[in-house]
Amino acid sequence: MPAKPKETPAGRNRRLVLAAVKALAPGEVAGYGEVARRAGLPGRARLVARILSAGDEPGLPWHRVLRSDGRIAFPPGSPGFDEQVQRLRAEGVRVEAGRVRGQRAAATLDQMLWAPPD
DNA sequence: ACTCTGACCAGCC
DNA sequence: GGGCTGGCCAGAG
Repeated sequence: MPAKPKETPAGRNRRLVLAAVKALAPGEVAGYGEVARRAGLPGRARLVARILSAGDEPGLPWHRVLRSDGRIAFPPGSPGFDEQVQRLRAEGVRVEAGRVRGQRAAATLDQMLWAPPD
C-alpha cells in the first residue's frame, strides 16, 4: 500500500472529539467541556466547539452538546438555536427558554461535582 | 510571526 | 442568579 496518511495532531484530536460526541445516546446531553474530557482532552472545550462549527461528519449528534450551564450555545432566536431545540425536543429532552432541564444536563457545578453515582 | 476571534470553562467577587 | 478575568488553541487575515 502507498504511503500511510500520517495523522496530524489536529486530526487526532478531531477524531477523538467526534468519537466522544457520537457516543452520546439519544436524549443524553453533555457540556462542551465534558465532551472534551471524555475525549481525553481536558480543558479543550473550545476545540470541541470549533470542530462542531465546522459541520463535517454527517449524522453527528451535535445538538446533544450544550454549554456547561445547560444553555444552548447559539444566540436565542438564531437558526442554529431553533434547530437544536427542535432536535432535542424530538428526543424527549425538556427545553425551556433555551435551557435544558434533562436530569443529566449538568445542573449546577455543585451537583456535577457531588452528584451520587446512579 | 502576529493579532483577532470564537457553538467554551472555571474561579472569584 | 450576574459580571469579570484568565486560560485554552486553531483558523483567518
